[in-house]
Amino acid sequence: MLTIGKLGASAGVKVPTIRYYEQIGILPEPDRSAGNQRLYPKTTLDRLAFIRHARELGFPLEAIRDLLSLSDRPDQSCAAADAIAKAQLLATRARIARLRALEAELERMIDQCACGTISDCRVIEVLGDHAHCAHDHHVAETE
Amino acid sequence: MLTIGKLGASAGVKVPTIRYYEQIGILPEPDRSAGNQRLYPKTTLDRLAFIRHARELGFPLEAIRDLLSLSDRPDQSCAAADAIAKAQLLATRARIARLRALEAELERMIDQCACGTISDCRVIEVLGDHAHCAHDHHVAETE
DNA sequence: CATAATCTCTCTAGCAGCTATAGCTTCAAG
DNA sequence: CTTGAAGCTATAGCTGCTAGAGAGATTATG
Repeated sequence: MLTIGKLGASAGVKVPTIRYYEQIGILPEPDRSAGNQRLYPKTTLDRLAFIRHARELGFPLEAIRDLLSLSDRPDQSCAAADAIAKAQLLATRARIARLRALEAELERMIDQCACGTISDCRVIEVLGDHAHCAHDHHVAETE
Repeated sequence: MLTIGKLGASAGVKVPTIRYYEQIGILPEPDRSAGNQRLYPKTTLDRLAFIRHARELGFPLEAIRDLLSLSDRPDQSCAAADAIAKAQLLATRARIARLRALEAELERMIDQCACGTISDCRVIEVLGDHAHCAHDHHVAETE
């Protein structure tokens, strides 16, 4: 059995994050010690590692929740898991495309700046007038 | 003079967002009508368009706050504005690099999936064990 | 002029995915 | 037996908004 600290250290997840995952129901409530401290079986380490890994790959927690419930039923078809992964891939690609447009615009803006005074600064000017832009970039990228 | 609705429609910014910007101090508090409604001069439209455009380019509001205070002092050097833009460019590139690694990993994961049952699903398996991964991707991408 | 439809007002709470703080208890090492 | 680390709960904060409630203001139509 593992304390929450050991579990976190083993999985590379911070302690408050583990409690948060429990709170939102993607980690089960573990048994407690006599002194009310959480004690985890080894299997929780696998589950937490899974979550962490999926988070690193950018899966939202809701998708991870679905993937976890799929992985609990090993005899079912994996088409659903595949669909979730494919959706994540598409979302990732969309974000890349968007960021590349931003990158191009920022490069253009910076290249044009002669670095004089603010009054003839291209950075400020371009920001102030969308008409200076080469591309459309109308949907804000979520940071 | 513009009401908040007209201002928002002209700048392409939603009304609550304008009030939010006022609250955090990047838009000035405007005069009010006899009935306590906000009335904006045309100049606020420029400022709001500037903000919106910078947001579209992914600048965080704190950076925009700095850019705005720079643009209020047109005789100063634009080096500071340039630095902010360059930092934004670097941040954008870092995010792209990170997302491309994720994209590659997701592609690999999906390609390997034979789409049978969960028990031999590569998607689930790879997520469960980081050792299956080709690359490191240890820092979670902010969504 | 009355009424209805549309703005606008303030205030509060919620989203994701944690992180931080405060004030307390429990545990392991020396 | 004491000290310090680690654990507990509960609450608030982060970014950048968005949604809702319930009230008042303004504008358009009859």
